Amino acid sequence: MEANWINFIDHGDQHYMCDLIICNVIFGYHDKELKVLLQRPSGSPSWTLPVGFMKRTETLEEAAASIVKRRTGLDKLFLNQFKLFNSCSQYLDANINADSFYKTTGRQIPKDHWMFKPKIAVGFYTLTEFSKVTVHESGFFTDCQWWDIDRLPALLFDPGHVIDEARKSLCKHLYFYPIGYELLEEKFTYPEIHHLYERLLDRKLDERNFLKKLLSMNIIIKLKEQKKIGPHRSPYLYSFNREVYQKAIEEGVSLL
Amino acid sequence: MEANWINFIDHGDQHYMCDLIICNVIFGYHDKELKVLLQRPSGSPSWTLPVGFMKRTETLEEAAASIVKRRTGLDKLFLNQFKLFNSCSQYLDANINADSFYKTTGRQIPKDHWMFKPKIAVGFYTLTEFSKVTVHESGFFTDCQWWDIDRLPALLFDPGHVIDEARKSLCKHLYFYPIGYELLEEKFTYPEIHHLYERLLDRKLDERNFLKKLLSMNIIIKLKEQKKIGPHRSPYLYSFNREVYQKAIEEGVSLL
DNA sequence: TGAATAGTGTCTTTAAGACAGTATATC
DNA sequence: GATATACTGTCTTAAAGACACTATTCA
Repeated sequence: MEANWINFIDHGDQHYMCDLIICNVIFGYHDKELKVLLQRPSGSPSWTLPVGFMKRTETLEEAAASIVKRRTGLDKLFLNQFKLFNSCSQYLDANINADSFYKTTGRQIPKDHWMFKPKIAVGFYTLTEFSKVTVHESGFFTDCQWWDIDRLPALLFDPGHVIDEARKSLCKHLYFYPIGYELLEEKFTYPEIHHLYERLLDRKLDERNFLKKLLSMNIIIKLKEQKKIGPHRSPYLYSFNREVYQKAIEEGVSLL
Repeated sequence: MEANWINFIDHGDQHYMCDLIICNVIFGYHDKELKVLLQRPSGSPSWTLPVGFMKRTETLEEAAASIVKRRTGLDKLFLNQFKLFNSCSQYLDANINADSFYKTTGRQIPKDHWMFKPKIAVGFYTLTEFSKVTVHESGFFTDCQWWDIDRLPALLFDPGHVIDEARKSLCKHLYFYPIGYELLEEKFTYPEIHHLYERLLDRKLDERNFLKKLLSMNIIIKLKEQKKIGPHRSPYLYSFNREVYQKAIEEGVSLL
Protein backbone atom coordinates (compact mmCIF):
# COMPACT_ATOMS: atom_id res chain seq x y z
CA MET A 1 0.00 0.00 0.00
CA GLU A 2 1.39 3.36 -1.01
CA ALA A 3 2.62 6.02 1.33
CA ASN A 4 0.16 8.65 0.16
CA TRP A 5 -2.67 6.23 0.72
CA ILE A 6 -1.59 5.74 4.33
CA ASN A 7 -1.24 9.48 4.69
CA PHE A 8 -4.75 9.82 3.34
CA ILE A 9 -6.06 7.40 5.93
CA ASP A 10 -4.35 9.20 8.76
CA HIS A 11 -4.94 12.78 7.75
CA GLY A 12 -7.57 12.67 5.04
CA ASP A 13 -10.21 14.26 7.20
CA GLN A 14 -8.16 17.43 7.44
CA HIS A 15 -8.14 17.94 3.72
CA TYR A 16 -11.31 16.20 2.63
CA MET A 17 -14.93 16.51 3.65
CA CYS A 18 -15.33 13.36 5.68
CA ASP A 19 -19.13 13.25 5.80
CA LEU A 20 -19.55 13.31 2.05
CA ILE A 21 -18.72 11.23 -0.90
CA ILE A 22 -19.25 12.28 -4.46
CA CYS A 23 -20.83 9.65 -6.59
CA ASN A 24 -20.90 9.99 -10.37
CA VAL A 25 -23.12 8.34 -12.91
CA ILE A 26 -21.37 8.82 -16.23
CA PHE A 27 -23.74 8.14 -19.10
CA GLY A 28 -22.49 7.41 -22.55
CA TYR A 29 -24.28 6.68 -25.80
CA HIS A 30 -22.84 4.65 -28.59
CA ASP A 31 -23.98 2.18 -31.16
CA LYS A 32 -27.62 2.63 -30.19
CA GLU A 33 -26.98 1.76 -26.57
CA LEU A 34 -27.10 3.88 -23.45
CA LYS A 35 -24.12 3.04 -21.30
CA VAL A 36 -22.74 3.70 -17.84
CA LEU A 37 -19.10 3.80 -16.85
CA LEU A 38 -18.22 1.59 -13.89
CA GLN A 39 -15.02 0.78 -12.09
CA ARG A 40 -13.84 -2.12 -9.99
CA PRO A 41 -11.53 -1.89 -7.01
CA SER A 42 -8.51 -4.12 -7.47
CA GLY A 43 -9.18 -7.54 -6.07
CA SER A 44 -12.92 -6.98 -5.75
CA PRO A 45 -15.38 -9.01 -7.78
CA SER A 46 -17.89 -6.17 -7.67
CA TRP A 47 -18.28 -2.97 -9.62
CA THR A 48 -18.92 0.51 -8.29
CA LEU A 49 -19.72 3.94 -9.64
CA PRO A 50 -16.80 6.32 -9.84
CA VAL A 51 -16.74 7.87 -6.40
CA GLY A 52 -14.40 10.13 -4.54
CA PHE A 53 -13.96 12.57 -1.74
CA MET A 54 -14.23 16.30 -1.93
CA LYS A 55 -11.36 18.55 -0.90
CA ARG A 56 -12.18 21.20 1.66
CA THR A 57 -10.78 23.78 -0.71
CA GLU A 58 -12.91 22.93 -3.72
CA THR A 59 -16.59 23.12 -4.63
CA LEU A 60 -18.89 20.18 -5.13
CA GLU A 61 -18.84 20.73 -8.87
CA GLU A 62 -15.06 20.84 -8.95
CA ALA A 63 -14.86 17.64 -6.96
CA ALA A 64 -17.29 15.86 -9.26
CA ALA A 65 -15.53 17.18 -12.34
CA SER A 66 -12.17 16.00 -11.10
CA ILE A 67 -13.47 12.49 -10.47
CA VAL A 68 -15.02 12.39 -13.92
CA LYS A 69 -11.83 13.68 -15.48
CA ARG A 70 -9.77 11.06 -13.67
CA ARG A 71 -11.89 8.33 -15.28
CA THR A 72 -12.65 9.75 -18.68
CA GLY A 73 -9.90 12.23 -19.39
CA LEU A 74 -12.59 14.76 -20.26
CA ASP A 75 -13.37 18.03 -18.65
CA LYS A 76 -15.97 20.69 -19.27
CA LEU A 77 -18.66 18.05 -19.24
CA PHE A 78 -22.23 18.79 -18.35
CA LEU A 79 -22.63 17.83 -14.68
CA ASN A 80 -25.93 17.64 -12.89
CA GLN A 81 -26.26 17.25 -9.13
CA PHE A 82 -29.44 15.25 -9.01
CA LYS A 83 -29.96 13.81 -5.55
CA LEU A 84 -28.53 13.07 -2.14
CA PHE A 85 -28.40 9.60 -0.67
CA ASN A 86 -28.44 8.84 3.02
CA SER A 87 -26.29 6.57 5.13
CA CYS A 88 -23.54 5.30 2.96
CA SER A 89 -21.52 3.67 5.64
CA GLN A 90 -18.95 2.32 3.30
CA TYR A 91 -17.71 4.30 0.40
CA LEU A 92 -15.88 1.80 -1.71
CA ASP A 93 -16.35 -1.73 -0.69
CA ALA A 94 -18.02 -3.57 2.14
CA ASN A 95 -14.76 -5.44 2.55
CA ILE A 96 -12.98 -2.29 3.53
CA ASN A 97 -13.29 -2.00 7.28
CA ALA A 98 -11.04 -1.87 10.28
CA ASP A 99 -10.42 -5.60 10.27
CA SER A 100 -9.60 -5.90 6.61
CA PHE A 101 -7.27 -2.94 6.86
CA TYR A 102 -5.43 -4.58 9.66
CA LYS A 103 -5.11 -7.82 7.72
CA THR A 104 -3.84 -6.25 4.53
CA THR A 105 -1.69 -3.47 5.93
CA GLY A 106 -0.89 -4.40 9.49
CA ARG A 107 -2.23 -1.00 10.50
CA GLN A 108 -4.68 -0.80 13.29
CA ILE A 109 -7.40 1.70 12.49
CA PRO A 110 -9.92 2.53 15.18
CA LYS A 111 -13.48 1.54 14.47
CA ASP A 112 -14.61 5.14 14.91
CA HIS A 113 -12.13 6.30 12.27
CA TRP A 114 -13.58 8.92 9.92
CA MET A 115 -13.50 6.52 6.99
CA PHE A 116 -16.02 4.23 8.59
CA LYS A 117 -18.48 6.87 9.70
CA PRO A 118 -21.77 7.08 7.83
CA LYS A 119 -21.66 9.40 4.87
CA ILE A 120 -23.99 11.28 2.61
CA ALA A 121 -23.51 10.51 -1.05
CA VAL A 122 -23.90 13.42 -3.41
CA GLY A 123 -25.10 12.09 -6.74
CA PHE A 124 -24.04 13.71 -9.98
CA TYR A 125 -24.69 12.50 -13.46
CA THR A 126 -22.85 13.46 -16.54
CA LEU A 127 -23.23 12.84 -20.25
CA THR A 128 -20.64 12.23 -22.87
CA GLU A 129 -20.31 10.82 -26.30
CA PHE A 130 -18.84 7.38 -25.73
CA SER A 131 -16.11 7.57 -28.32
CA LYS A 132 -14.63 10.81 -26.97
CA VAL A 133 -13.60 8.96 -23.86
CA THR A 134 -10.38 7.18 -23.19
CA VAL A 135 -11.15 5.09 -20.17
CA HIS A 136 -8.59 5.72 -17.47
CA GLU A 137 -7.67 3.23 -14.85
CA SER A 138 -6.04 4.57 -11.77
CA GLY A 139 -4.41 3.39 -8.59
CA PHE A 140 -6.95 1.56 -6.59
CA PHE A 141 -9.25 0.81 -9.51
CA THR A 142 -7.71 -1.53 -11.98
CA ASP A 143 -10.78 -2.07 -14.10
CA CYS A 144 -12.93 0.56 -15.64
CA GLN A 145 -15.42 -0.10 -18.39
CA TRP A 146 -18.69 0.79 -20.05
CA TRP A 147 -21.81 -1.25 -19.40
CA ASP A 148 -25.09 -1.30 -21.25
CA ILE A 149 -27.66 0.24 -18.97
CA ASP A 150 -29.94 -2.75 -19.32
CA ARG A 151 -27.22 -5.24 -18.58
CA LEU A 152 -25.47 -3.85 -15.53
CA PRO A 153 -23.51 -6.02 -13.13
CA ALA A 154 -24.43 -6.02 -9.45
CA LEU A 155 -23.23 -2.83 -7.85
CA LEU A 156 -21.58 -2.86 -4.49
CA PHE A 157 -21.87 0.76 -3.67
CA ASP A 158 -25.41 1.65 -4.53
CA PRO A 159 -27.40 3.39 -1.84
CA GLY A 160 -30.91 3.86 -3.08
CA HIS A 161 -30.27 2.65 -6.61
CA VAL A 162 -28.22 5.61 -7.69
CA ILE A 163 -28.25 4.73 -11.37
CA ASP A 164 -32.03 4.35 -11.45
CA GLU A 165 -32.42 7.71 -9.77
CA ALA A 166 -29.93 9.31 -12.13
CA ARG A 167 -31.83 7.94 -15.07
CA LYS A 168 -35.13 9.21 -13.67
CA SER A 169 -33.65 12.67 -13.18
CA LEU A 170 -32.28 12.58 -16.69
CA CYS A 171 -35.73 11.75 -18.07
CA LYS A 172 -37.30 14.58 -16.12
CA HIS A 173 -34.57 16.88 -17.31
CA LEU A 174 -35.42 15.86 -20.85
CA TYR A 175 -38.91 17.29 -20.55
CA PHE A 176 -37.51 20.69 -19.72
CA TYR A 177 -34.19 20.96 -21.46
CA PRO A 178 -32.60 19.65 -24.61
CA ILE A 179 -29.99 16.95 -24.34
CA GLY A 180 -27.90 15.61 -27.13
CA TYR A 181 -25.05 17.98 -27.67
CA GLU A 182 -23.13 16.12 -25.02
CA LEU A 183 -24.08 12.65 -26.16
CA LEU A 184 -23.85 12.90 -29.91
CA GLU A 185 -21.05 13.80 -32.22
CA GLU A 186 -20.87 17.28 -33.71
CA LYS A 187 -22.75 16.10 -36.78
CA PHE A 188 -25.37 13.44 -36.39
CA THR A 189 -28.18 11.91 -38.40
CA TYR A 190 -31.84 12.19 -37.59
CA PRO A 191 -32.14 8.45 -36.91
CA GLU A 192 -29.35 8.85 -34.36
CA ILE A 193 -30.95 11.62 -32.34
CA HIS A 194 -34.35 10.00 -32.69
CA HIS A 195 -33.02 6.74 -31.37
CA LEU A 196 -31.15 8.47 -28.57
CA TYR A 197 -34.34 10.06 -27.29
CA GLU A 198 -36.23 6.82 -27.52
CA ARG A 199 -33.45 5.14 -25.58
CA LEU A 200 -33.28 7.83 -22.91
CA LEU A 201 -37.03 7.90 -22.40
CA ASP A 202 -37.43 4.20 -22.95
CA ARG A 203 -40.47 4.69 -25.16
CA LYS A 204 -41.40 5.12 -28.81
CA LEU A 205 -41.39 8.58 -30.32
CA ASP A 206 -43.17 9.01 -33.63
CA GLU A 207 -40.37 9.70 -36.07
CA ARG A 208 -42.31 12.19 -38.18
CA ASN A 209 -43.73 14.20 -35.30
CA PHE A 210 -40.45 14.37 -33.42
CA LEU A 211 -38.58 15.62 -36.46
CA LYS A 212 -41.33 18.12 -37.13
CA LYS A 213 -40.94 19.41 -33.59
CA LEU A 214 -37.16 19.67 -33.68
CA LEU A 215 -37.22 21.50 -36.99
CA SER A 216 -40.06 23.80 -36.04
CA MET A 217 -38.07 24.87 -32.99
CA ASN A 218 -35.00 25.46 -35.09
CA ILE A 219 -32.93 23.53 -32.62
CA ILE A 220 -31.32 21.35 -35.26
CA ILE A 221 -30.12 22.33 -38.70
CA LYS A 222 -30.14 20.07 -41.71
CA LEU A 223 -26.77 20.03 -43.44
CA LYS A 224 -26.12 19.31 -47.09
CA GLU A 225 -23.81 16.41 -46.26
CA GLN A 226 -24.87 12.82 -45.94
CA LYS A 227 -23.40 10.03 -43.89
CA LYS A 228 -22.39 6.81 -45.56
CA ILE A 229 -23.74 3.94 -43.54
CA GLY A 230 -23.09 0.90 -45.68
CA PRO A 231 -25.52 -0.75 -48.01
CA HIS A 232 -28.42 1.59 -47.28
CA ARG A 233 -29.72 4.96 -48.13
CA SER A 234 -27.35 7.64 -46.85
CA PRO A 235 -28.97 9.74 -44.15
CA TYR A 236 -28.53 13.50 -44.03
CA LEU A 237 -26.42 15.01 -41.29
CA TYR A 238 -27.72 17.57 -38.82
CA SER A 239 -26.08 19.76 -36.25
CA PHE A 240 -27.46 21.65 -33.32
CA ASN A 241 -28.22 25.31 -33.70
CA ARG A 242 -25.93 26.39 -30.88
CA GLU A 243 -27.73 29.65 -30.28
CA VAL A 244 -31.17 28.09 -29.93
CA TYR A 245 -29.74 25.15 -28.00
CA GLN A 246 -27.99 27.39 -25.51
CA LYS A 247 -31.10 29.45 -25.01
CA ALA A 248 -33.12 26.29 -24.43
CA ILE A 249 -30.60 25.13 -21.83
CA GLU A 250 -30.94 28.41 -20.00
CA GLU A 251 -34.64 29.03 -20.31
CA GLY A 252 -36.04 25.55 -20.62
CA VAL A 253 -38.07 24.17 -23.45
CA SER A 254 -40.14 21.14 -24.19
CA LEU A 255 -39.03 18.92 -27.04
CA LEU A 256 -41.60 16.27 -26.33
CA MET B 1 -23.86 29.80 28.05
CA GLU B 2 -25.51 26.49 28.82
CA ALA B 3 -23.71 23.29 29.63
CA ASN B 4 -25.17 21.37 26.70
CA TRP B 5 -24.07 24.10 24.35
CA ILE B 6 -20.49 23.74 25.59
CA ASN B 7 -20.78 20.00 25.29
CA PHE B 8 -21.97 20.51 21.74
CA ILE B 9 -18.94 22.62 20.92
CA ASP B 10 -16.55 20.08 22.37
CA HIS B 11 -18.14 16.88 21.13
CA GLY B 12 -20.63 17.90 18.50
CA ASP B 13 -18.62 16.42 15.68
CA GLN B 14 -19.02 12.97 17.17
CA HIS B 15 -22.78 13.13 17.01
CA TYR B 16 -23.38 15.52 14.15
CA MET B 17 -22.26 15.66 10.56
CA CYS B 18 -19.71 18.42 10.76
CA ASP B 19 -19.36 19.14 7.06
CA LEU B 20 -23.04 19.81 6.54
CA ILE B 21 -25.65 22.20 7.66
CA ILE B 22 -29.30 21.89 6.86
CA CYS B 23 -30.87 25.09 5.70
CA ASN B 24 -34.64 25.45 5.49
CA VAL B 25 -36.75 27.85 3.52
CA ILE B 26 -40.18 27.69 5.11
CA PHE B 27 -42.77 29.23 2.81
CA GLY B 28 -46.11 30.36 4.08
CA TYR B 29 -49.07 31.92 2.34
CA HIS B 30 -51.54 34.18 4.03
CA ASP B 31 -53.60 37.21 3.22
CA LYS B 32 -52.52 37.16 -0.43
CA GLU B 33 -48.87 37.25 0.45
CA LEU B 34 -46.15 34.66 0.07
CA LYS B 35 -44.05 34.62 3.21
CA VAL B 36 -40.83 33.16 4.55
CA LEU B 37 -40.05 32.32 8.16
CA LEU B 38 -36.82 33.80 9.46
CA GLN B 39 -35.06 33.78 12.80
CA ARG B 40 -32.55 36.02 14.49
CA PRO B 41 -29.78 34.89 16.81
CA SER B 42 -29.98 36.66 20.12
CA GLY B 43 -27.99 39.85 20.06
CA SER B 44 -27.62 39.84 16.29
CA PRO B 45 -29.15 42.58 14.14
CA SER B 46 -29.38 40.19 11.20
CA TRP B 47 -31.81 37.48 10.24
CA THR B 48 -31.07 33.97 9.07
CA LEU B 49 -32.94 31.01 7.69
CA PRO B 50 -33.70 28.25 10.16
CA VAL B 51 -30.58 26.12 10.03
CA GLY B 52 -29.25 23.21 12.00
CA PHE B 53 -26.94 20.27 12.08
CA MET B 54 -27.74 16.73 11.18
CA LYS B 55 -27.26 13.88 13.63
CA ARG B 56 -25.15 11.00 12.45
CA THR B 57 -27.98 8.67 13.32
CA GLU B 58 -30.69 10.39 11.30
CA THR B 59 -31.43 10.96 7.64
CA LEU B 60 -31.31 14.29 5.85
CA GLU B 61 -35.08 14.41 5.73
CA GLU B 62 -35.37 13.68 9.44
CA ALA B 63 -32.89 16.41 10.23
CA ALA B 64 -34.73 18.95 8.08
CA ALA B 65 -38.08 17.91 9.54
CA SER B 66 -36.83 18.31 13.07
CA ILE B 67 -35.53 21.82 12.39
CA VAL B 68 -38.83 22.78 10.82
CA LYS B 69 -40.73 21.28 13.71
CA ARG B 70 -38.64 23.18 16.21
CA ARG B 71 -39.64 26.46 14.55
CA THR B 72 -43.19 25.84 13.49
CA GLY B 73 -44.45 23.10 15.77
CA LEU B 74 -45.60 21.23 12.68
CA ASP B 75 -44.54 17.88 11.40
CA LYS B 76 -45.46 15.83 8.39
CA LEU B 77 -44.84 18.82 6.18
CA PHE B 78 -43.91 18.53 2.57
CA LEU B 79 -40.13 18.85 2.39
CA ASN B 80 -38.17 19.25 -0.79
CA GLN B 81 -34.39 19.04 -0.97
CA PHE B 82 -33.77 21.47 -3.77
CA LYS B 83 -30.09 22.36 -3.97
CA LEU B 84 -26.68 22.26 -2.35
CA PHE B 85 -24.66 25.34 -1.60
CA ASN B 86 -20.90 25.47 -1.42
CA SER B 87 -18.55 26.93 1.12
CA CYS B 88 -20.61 28.08 4.01
CA SER B 89 -17.80 28.85 6.33
CA GLN B 90 -20.01 30.14 9.06
CA TYR B 91 -23.26 28.54 9.85
CA LEU B 92 -25.00 31.05 12.03
CA ASP B 93 -23.37 34.38 12.20
CA ALA B 94 -20.18 35.94 10.96
CA ASN B 95 -19.65 37.12 14.50
CA ILE B 96 -19.29 33.59 15.75
CA ASN B 97 -15.64 32.71 15.49
CA ALA B 98 -12.84 31.67 17.77
CA ASP B 99 -12.25 35.20 19.03
CA SER B 100 -15.85 35.99 19.81
CA PHE B 101 -16.21 32.68 21.56
CA TYR B 102 -13.28 33.48 23.75
CA LYS B 103 -14.67 36.89 24.57
CA THR B 104 -18.14 35.71 25.49
CA THR B 105 -17.31 32.41 27.16
CA GLY B 106 -13.70 32.56 28.18
CA ARG B 107 -13.22 29.31 26.29
CA GLN B 108 -10.38 29.04 23.89
CA ILE B 109 -11.44 27.21 20.75
CA PRO B 110 -8.81 26.36 18.18
CA LYS B 111 -9.16 28.03 14.83
CA ASP B 112 -9.27 24.66 13.10
CA HIS B 113 -12.20 23.59 15.26
CA TRP B 114 -14.89 21.70 13.35
CA MET B 115 -17.37 24.52 13.76
CA PHE B 116 -15.27 26.90 11.72
CA LYS B 117 -14.51 24.54 8.86
CA PRO B 118 -16.21 25.22 5.53
CA LYS B 119 -19.51 23.47 5.18
CA ILE B 120 -21.92 22.42 2.53
CA ALA B 121 -25.43 23.73 3.05
CA VAL B 122 -28.22 21.37 2.13
CA GLY B 123 -31.21 23.45 1.09
CA PHE B 124 -34.73 22.27 1.80
CA TYR B 125 -37.90 24.16 1.28
CA THR B 126 -41.21 23.46 2.86
CA LEU B 127 -44.71 24.79 2.52
CA THR B 128 -47.32 25.44 5.12
CA GLU B 129 -50.47 27.39 5.58
CA PHE B 130 -49.38 30.38 7.59
CA SER B 131 -52.10 30.22 10.21
CA LYS B 132 -51.43 26.61 11.18
CA VAL B 133 -48.08 27.66 12.57
CA THR B 134 -47.28 28.75 16.06
CA VAL B 135 -43.92 30.38 15.72
CA HIS B 136 -41.50 28.87 18.21
CA GLU B 137 -38.56 30.68 19.59
CA SER B 138 -35.84 28.56 21.02
CA GLY B 139 -32.58 28.87 22.89
CA PHE B 140 -30.18 30.72 20.74
CA PHE B 141 -32.80 32.33 18.54
CA THR B 142 -34.91 34.80 20.38
CA ASP B 143 -36.78 36.20 17.41
CA CYS B 144 -38.63 34.26 14.80
CA GLN B 145 -41.10 35.79 12.39
CA TRP B 146 -42.71 35.73 8.98
CA TRP B 147 -41.56 38.10 6.25
CA ASP B 148 -43.21 38.99 2.98
CA ILE B 149 -41.10 37.49 0.23
CA ASP B 150 -40.80 40.81 -1.53
CA ARG B 151 -39.79 42.69 1.59
CA LEU B 152 -37.12 40.52 3.16
CA PRO B 153 -34.49 41.90 5.51
CA ALA B 154 -30.82 41.40 4.71
CA LEU B 155 -29.84 37.82 5.40
CA LEU B 156 -26.62 36.99 7.10
CA PHE B 157 -26.43 33.37 6.23
CA ASP B 158 -27.24 33.25 2.57
CA PRO B 159 -24.79 31.43 0.37
CA GLY B 160 -25.93 31.76 -3.20
CA HIS B 161 -29.24 33.42 -2.44
CA VAL B 162 -30.90 30.42 -0.94
CA ILE B 163 -34.38 31.91 -0.90
CA ASP B 164 -34.21 32.89 -4.57
CA GLU B 165 -33.11 29.41 -5.47
CA ALA B 166 -35.82 27.86 -3.34
CA ARG B 167 -38.39 29.99 -5.05
CA LYS B 168 -37.06 29.04 -8.49
CA SER B 169 -37.23 25.36 -7.58
CA LEU B 170 -40.73 25.83 -6.29
CA CYS B 171 -41.78 27.39 -9.60
CA LYS B 172 -40.25 24.57 -11.55
CA HIS B 173 -41.94 22.09 -9.26
CA LEU B 174 -45.21 23.82 -10.02
CA TYR B 175 -44.98 22.89 -13.67
CA PHE B 176 -44.81 19.22 -12.80
CA TYR B 177 -46.72 18.77 -9.60
CA PRO B 178 -49.70 20.34 -7.89
CA ILE B 179 -49.10 22.53 -4.89
CA GLY B 180 -51.71 24.03 -2.68
CA TYR B 181 -52.78 21.38 -0.24
CA GLU B 182 -49.94 22.44 1.99
CA LEU B 183 -50.43 26.17 1.60
CA LEU B 184 -54.18 26.55 1.68
CA GLU B 185 -56.74 25.66 4.27
CA GLU B 186 -58.79 22.51 3.89
CA LYS B 187 -61.52 24.48 2.15
CA PHE B 188 -60.57 27.39 -0.03
CA THR B 189 -62.14 29.66 -2.61
CA TYR B 190 -61.23 29.78 -6.26
CA PRO B 191 -59.90 33.33 -5.98
CA GLU B 192 -57.60 32.09 -3.22
CA ILE B 193 -56.01 29.28 -5.18
CA HIS B 194 -55.92 31.40 -8.31
CA HIS B 195 -54.13 34.16 -6.47
CA LEU B 196 -51.76 31.71 -4.81
CA TYR B 197 -50.62 30.40 -8.17
CA GLU B 198 -50.20 33.87 -9.56
CA ARG B 199 -48.15 34.77 -6.51
CA LEU B 200 -45.97 31.67 -6.68
CA LEU B 201 -45.29 32.05 -10.39
CA ASP B 202 -45.21 35.81 -10.24
CA ARG B 203 -47.31 36.16 -13.38
CA LYS B 204 -50.94 36.48 -14.48
CA LEU B 205 -53.01 33.37 -15.02
CA ASP B 206 -56.25 33.76 -16.93
CA GLU B 207 -58.91 33.12 -14.32
CA ARG B 208 -61.31 31.33 -16.65
CA ASN B 209 -58.76 29.07 -18.28
CA PHE B 210 -57.09 28.13 -15.02
CA LEU B 211 -60.40 27.19 -13.42
CA LYS B 212 -61.36 25.23 -16.52
CA LYS B 213 -58.09 23.31 -16.25
CA LEU B 214 -58.41 22.55 -12.56
CA LEU B 215 -61.98 21.35 -12.95
CA SER B 216 -61.30 19.35 -16.09
CA MET B 217 -58.57 17.49 -14.22
CA ASN B 218 -60.88 16.85 -11.31
CA ILE B 219 -58.22 17.99 -8.94
CA ILE B 220 -60.52 20.35 -7.08
CA ILE B 221 -64.15 19.83 -6.11
CA LYS B 222 -66.70 22.59 -5.87
CA LEU B 223 -68.57 22.44 -2.56
CA LYS B 224 -72.05 23.69 -1.88
CA GLU B 225 -70.86 26.06 0.83
CA GLN B 226 -69.86 29.63 0.33
CA LYS B 227 -67.43 31.77 2.26
CA LYS B 228 -68.56 35.08 3.69
CA ILE B 229 -65.98 37.70 2.87
CA GLY B 230 -67.55 40.95 3.90
CA PRO B 231 -69.41 43.38 1.68
CA HIS B 232 -69.00 41.37 -1.51
CA ARG B 233 -70.39 38.43 -3.33
CA SER B 234 -69.71 35.24 -1.37
CA PRO B 235 -67.36 32.93 -3.22
CA TYR B 236 -67.92 29.19 -3.34
CA LEU B 237 -65.59 26.90 -1.42
CA TYR B 238 -63.55 24.16 -3.04
CA SER B 239 -61.47 21.33 -1.68
CA PHE B 240 -58.85 19.16 -3.28
CA ASN B 241 -59.82 15.76 -4.56
CA ARG B 242 -57.31 13.89 -2.43
CA GLU B 243 -57.19 10.88 -4.68
CA VAL B 244 -56.42 12.83 -7.83
CA TYR B 245 -54.11 15.15 -5.95
CA GLN B 246 -52.10 12.29 -4.50
CA LYS B 247 -51.80 10.64 -7.87
CA ALA B 248 -50.63 13.92 -9.38
CA ILE B 249 -47.97 14.23 -6.68
CA GLU B 250 -46.69 10.78 -7.47
CA GLU B 251 -46.92 10.77 -11.23
CA GLY B 252 -46.56 14.41 -12.09
CA VAL B 253 -49.03 16.53 -13.96
CA SER B 254 -49.16 19.92 -15.57
CA LEU B 255 -51.64 22.41 -14.17
CA LEU B 256 -50.39 25.27 -16.29
C1' DT C 1 -76.63 53.00 -7.71
C1' DG C 2 -71.82 52.60 -7.00
C1' DA C 3 -68.01 49.81 -5.55
C1' DA C 4 -65.88 45.64 -5.04
C1' DT C 5 -65.40 41.03 -6.04
C1' DA C 6 -67.31 36.40 -8.03
C1' DG C 7 -68.51 33.78 -11.77
C1' DT C 8 -69.10 32.07 -16.39
C1' DG C 9 -68.98 30.59 -22.28
C1' DT C 10 -67.41 30.86 -26.90
C1' DC C 11 -64.39 31.25 -30.51
C1' DT C 12 -59.70 30.98 -32.42
C1' DT C 13 -55.31 29.29 -32.73
C1' DT C 14 -51.84 26.05 -31.93
C1' DA C 15 -49.99 21.81 -30.82
C1' DA C 16 -50.15 16.83 -30.51
C1' DG C 17 -51.12 12.55 -32.30
C1' DA C 18 -52.18 9.05 -35.53
C1' DC C 19 -51.12 7.11 -39.57
C1' DA C 20 -48.40 4.55 -44.44
C1' DG C 21 -46.50 4.93 -48.53
C1' DT C 22 -42.30 6.44 -51.39
C1' DA C 23 -37.18 6.99 -51.94
C1' DT C 24 -32.43 5.55 -51.87
C1' DA C 25 -28.58 2.47 -51.66
C1' DT C 26 -26.34 -1.81 -52.21
C1' DC C 27 -25.92 -6.57 -53.38
C1' DG D 1 -35.67 -7.33 -57.31
C1' DA D 2 -34.80 -8.15 -52.54
C1' DT D 3 -33.51 -6.02 -48.43
C1' DA D 4 -32.67 -2.53 -45.27
C1' DT D 5 -33.00 1.95 -43.97
C1' DA D 6 -34.31 7.06 -44.87
C1' DC D 7 -37.69 10.21 -45.62
C1' DT D 8 -42.02 12.77 -45.93
C1' DG D 9 -47.48 14.89 -45.68
C1' DT D 10 -52.20 15.06 -44.30
C1' DC D 11 -55.96 14.66 -41.43
C1' DT D 12 -57.98 14.41 -36.79
C1' DT D 13 -58.29 15.57 -32.16
C1' DA D 14 -57.16 17.96 -28.07
C1' DA D 15 -55.41 21.68 -25.57
C1' DA D 16 -54.24 26.43 -24.88
C1' DG D 17 -55.20 31.04 -25.26
C1' DA D 18 -57.76 35.18 -25.92
C1' DC D 19 -61.46 37.61 -24.69
C1' DA D 20 -65.87 40.61 -21.67
C1' DC D 21 -69.96 40.56 -19.84
C1' DT D 22 -73.23 39.32 -15.94
C1' DA D 23 -74.07 38.29 -10.86
C1' DT D 24 -73.96 39.16 -6.00
C1' DT D 25 -73.46 41.72 -1.84
C1' DC D 26 -73.44 45.59 0.90
C1' DA D 27 -73.30 50.43 2.00
